[in-house]
Amino acid sequence: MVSRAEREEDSSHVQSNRIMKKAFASEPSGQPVSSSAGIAEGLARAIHEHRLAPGTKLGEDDIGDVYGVSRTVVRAALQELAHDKLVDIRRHRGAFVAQPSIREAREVFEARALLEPRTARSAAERARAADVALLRAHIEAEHRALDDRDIGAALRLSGLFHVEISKIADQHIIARFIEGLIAQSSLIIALYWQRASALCEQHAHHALLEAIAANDGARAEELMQSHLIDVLSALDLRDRPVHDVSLKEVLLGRD
Amino acid sequence: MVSRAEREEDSSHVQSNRIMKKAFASEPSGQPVSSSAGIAEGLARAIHEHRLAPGTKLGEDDIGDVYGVSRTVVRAALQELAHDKLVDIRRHRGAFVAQPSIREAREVFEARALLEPRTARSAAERARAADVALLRAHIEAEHRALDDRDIGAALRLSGLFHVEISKIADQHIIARFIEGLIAQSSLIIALYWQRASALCEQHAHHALLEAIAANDGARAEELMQSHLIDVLSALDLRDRPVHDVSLKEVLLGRD
DNA sequence: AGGCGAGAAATTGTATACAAAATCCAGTCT
DNA sequence: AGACTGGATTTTGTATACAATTTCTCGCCT
Repeated sequence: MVSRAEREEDSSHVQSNRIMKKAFASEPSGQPVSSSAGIAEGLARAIHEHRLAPGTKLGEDDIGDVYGVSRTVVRAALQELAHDKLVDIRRHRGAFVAQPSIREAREVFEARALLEPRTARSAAERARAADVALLRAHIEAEHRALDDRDIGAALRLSGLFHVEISKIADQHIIARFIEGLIAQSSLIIALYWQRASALCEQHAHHALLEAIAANDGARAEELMQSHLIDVLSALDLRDRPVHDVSLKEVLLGRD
Repeated sequence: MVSRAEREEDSSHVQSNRIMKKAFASEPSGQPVSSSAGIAEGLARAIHEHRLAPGTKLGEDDIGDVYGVSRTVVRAALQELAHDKLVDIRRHRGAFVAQPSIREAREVFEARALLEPRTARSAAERARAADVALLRAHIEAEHRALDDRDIGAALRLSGLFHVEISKIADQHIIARFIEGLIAQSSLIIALYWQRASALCEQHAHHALLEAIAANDGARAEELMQSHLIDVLSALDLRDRPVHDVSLKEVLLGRD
């Protein structure tokens, strides 16, 4: 039996570990996170920022090594992410970054279309100066990320903008729903995005901000609706056989 | 050090265990469940049926004894329930059946009001004969439960009726949201219900069924909306200091 | 009597040990 | 060569051991 410390140095199996290490090399890391929730957050962030691609295997030992905790804690984090549909756990197989099907992708956007426009409306109706300032700062951060060519951060912030709006509406439960849907949207974008530019959103977010700042609920609702349609139309959700990774699995007789 | 088998027989500490044992004495128990998901389901069911009251402590060892598994598995189940807001986990304190605040209760019903009427509409528009038959069987089961004076089962079935409708709408994500909201509603009813009769729902569910059977989407949407208002109006969500159970706990230090 | 505090008991949080299943890999056979 | 088999290896699932923290209890003091 070999101890974990020795295994870490063993040069032959570091392959999969490298993916994790790389995905977390540029982690902001204020202080070393070690709680289950902190690890889930770190992984979720990596998924948001497309540092971890859909289908990536998330080995318990690998993650444990990165964060310096035992599998017990990692497991709790992975189960949390599985609940949020960001991770797919297959019994005795392990955890993988989820790969939402086209059908699931459609459902995510249908749910967003149901929730977000109305939420934007009440956000606009309730927004106070401080809220607007927060959103404005948010858009600026998005802009900076784009200037820095930090696509990952830009993606994450772009999603967070929607979450921020839902929080202004002061409906915590709905806000949580939306948060989850946006997280999944990030995976959907990773899988099905077909347009080169993500810049189209800049304008949309700005327009939304203006409507909210003017407390124009009806306009905010409208804008959000068309914004979502825009994003959806930038996806390629046409039926097609199966995606790469799962296809391979199907052909080899494993699902 | 005392083994777990011995502790089980030790008559001095069985107190809290008894609550769990009693709550699960009448479990349907087709076959002995032992998976984490199965335990979560069992606990959720017990909460639905008001066999476990809000505020009840859910000791890991107690549950483990009931299901014959180690704390590892119980823990996973409790974390899942915590994610669904059915259980409140306080670090180093343990897991308790959640006690939604009045504010949370209001938000749950606001979310339901946002989601369910529209969902009922599309359910009505899509419903086929088989779906209607399922709903009809469901209502009959509700009726039987009430005849048997099995209030717990009646409550659970009453909630399941709503879940069933959302499933007919064929929007899995929204259906899951609604499922979670209904589970929480069960806790809210346990805490804030003020009317004696639960029979009022019988009629409402029947009317909904008719609208759905007739594929009358607009009517289903309307009926669902007023049904939710009815249920909400049967709750006492006026602000008030603190509820009994937690108060008792504070005063006696134990439940 | 009632509040306080120190130690005991119990409970949760985390790591590790062991079991079970899946994956990998070499060697064999067609 | 390629498919297949059987063991070695890796990885996950569960139980247990130990550490950290809270809760309980009882004696003490004012």
